[in-house]
Amino acid sequence: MTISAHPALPVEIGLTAAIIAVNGDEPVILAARAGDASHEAALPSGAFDPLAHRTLEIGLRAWVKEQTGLPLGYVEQLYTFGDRGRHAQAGDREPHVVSIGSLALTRGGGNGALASGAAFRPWHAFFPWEDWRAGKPAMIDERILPALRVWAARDPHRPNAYGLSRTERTRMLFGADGGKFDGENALDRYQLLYEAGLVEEARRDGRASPLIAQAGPLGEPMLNDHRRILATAIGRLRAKMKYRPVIFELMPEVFTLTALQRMAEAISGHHLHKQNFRRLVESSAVTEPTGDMSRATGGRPAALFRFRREVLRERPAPGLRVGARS
Amino acid sequence: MTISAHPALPVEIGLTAAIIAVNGDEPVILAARAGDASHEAALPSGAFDPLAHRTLEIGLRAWVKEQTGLPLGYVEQLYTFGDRGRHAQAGDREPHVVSIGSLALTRGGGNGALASGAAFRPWHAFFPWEDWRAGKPAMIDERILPALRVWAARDPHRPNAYGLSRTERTRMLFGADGGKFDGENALDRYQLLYEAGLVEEARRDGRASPLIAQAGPLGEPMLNDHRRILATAIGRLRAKMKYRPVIFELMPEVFTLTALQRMAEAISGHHLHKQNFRRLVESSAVTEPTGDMSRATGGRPAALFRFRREVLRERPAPGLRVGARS
DNA sequence: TCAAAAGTGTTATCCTTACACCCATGT
DNA sequence: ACATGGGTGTAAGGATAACACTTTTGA
Repeated sequence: MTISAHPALPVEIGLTAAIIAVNGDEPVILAARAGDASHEAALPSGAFDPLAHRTLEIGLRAWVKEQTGLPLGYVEQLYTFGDRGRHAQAGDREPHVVSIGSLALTRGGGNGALASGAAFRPWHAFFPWEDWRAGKPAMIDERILPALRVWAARDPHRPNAYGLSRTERTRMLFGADGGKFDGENALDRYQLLYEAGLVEEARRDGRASPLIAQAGPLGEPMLNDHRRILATAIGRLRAKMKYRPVIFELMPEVFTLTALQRMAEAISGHHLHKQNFRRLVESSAVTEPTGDMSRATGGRPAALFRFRREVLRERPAPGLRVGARS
Repeated sequence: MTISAHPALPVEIGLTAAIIAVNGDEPVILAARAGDASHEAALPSGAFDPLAHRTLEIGLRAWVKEQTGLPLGYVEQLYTFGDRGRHAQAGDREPHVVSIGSLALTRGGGNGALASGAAFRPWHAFFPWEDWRAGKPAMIDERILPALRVWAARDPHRPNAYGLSRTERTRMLFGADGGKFDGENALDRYQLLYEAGLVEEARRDGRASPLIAQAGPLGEPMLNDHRRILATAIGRLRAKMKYRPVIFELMPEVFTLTALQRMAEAISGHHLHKQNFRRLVESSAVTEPTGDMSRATGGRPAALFRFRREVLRERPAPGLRVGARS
């Protein structure tokens, strides 16, 4: 027989979506404002109704369309969180919410007709340390690393679940002391800052460190665990771009190679080498020339390209394998 | 304010675990028997209680430990399914269940003291077409591809969500007509067979094809959507092995390189080239010699190795990047 | 003619894959 | 001696990363 431990226990299912677009060269995220006094930024979220919608993805699409009018292109489930950033307690009056985080991509990055106070905002407002396009952000060396070093020194050898100490995690995630900064680890970086008590959400959950005052605000906070979901979305998108042509879900139908490079840089968070990027695009055969030129770029006219859908049939994992600093 | 579409709607949260181990050279999965008349194989599953456990992972670990006595090592959340393989309908008497699938690894692959009828069973009993260690399984050419071709021919150009036709999906997933068979796509293969109505679960859900009679049984079915969860686990483990040292969660403390290769073959599902595998292990520095030799292997004694934990600090993505046929 | 952006050519290095042979033990 | 599995060396080809210069337009 099926092993089954506990009796049925009803819980509410929240669908929370990180809806990503690009506005010019800035990656943006659809955010609303919390209804409470904090007015914190919040990702759009709604409840899942299994009677109305057969699958979670169908439920999410219907819900976003209805509320914002936005047609979602690519949708991917990210992670299901059992806690919303605080401990559940016996006697809680609020219903328990399990939140299912999703990543969605859409082309409408301008703030056109959007519902009820929601707006697209640059994702780097929430994660300033993730933007290395103009070199390493000064706040890492000036504010984050000093605070993390003090935090690590308080218990330098305590291992986490993977056997890594605080010092080692600081080194590997933020690139201190010869470590590398890998964009795909956006979630781990945020979780490290949360654990160290350096982000506003930690203070709200009663886990603030005295260091938070010295480090100052590290990005704008969000409601509940929404910044954690956004960090998951950023990391996943950065990884996915390398083996799926998801980037074209954000591009217009036709585009120049420089525009494509700017988009890859916006997502990956670092600057890319022009020639190598072009060779990569060429060799991966994900685009084809339309034959037209654009002279709207302000220099020599640029050839226009479009996504070559046939790659989906030709190659098992088509994507732009942008390197750390190609 | 936060966009919020529907009123609270309580749903039951089911945690379903694909608990993987290895018995000799066989990858195995912990399976129980369904309590109903079908006696289908079932993955262990239980309900999540947010009052007792702060996170989903903590809940899962506690629950498995309590029921089976198994200590779980590596645990990873896979996917949350809103449907259990059938449509929810207004008036259903059963509570709606959202099932959260997880992958767990443990070393106890023998059938020691296990609870209530649960047993470790070879995963290839459920996915015989995934085992290419001795070459392409005959059933692919003899039974699967003929049936899929008939199914594809009935509507050869209908695109799925990614714009791929039935013919193209058959080619890309099962390696027909010059396509490649990529082990990581285990879930897509199962879903294709389900969609084509060729697996027992499709019949049960009222989606059987007449072709199911000719193709014959394609692997043993499981309760609800459990085979889908297992397929997800297999694909994820195969992918993860390449950039995380998860394989050592299944190995004993010390092992020979041949034993490690057998394990990599068991997971990836195909045969590996001996010299290249050894060079890969050497260059990735994930192991270190213990200095001892084993003469239990029945030929020349083999050097013994252990996992080198330090790689976790040294390299951002340590794993065994086994190729398609290295 | 000059600023601005597009576009190209070449080389060194590393990684992947493929190939075939020798070695140490137990029976 | 031979069967069994352990263990190695080398070379071709392709992918990656680093380098700096030429071309075409608008102002």
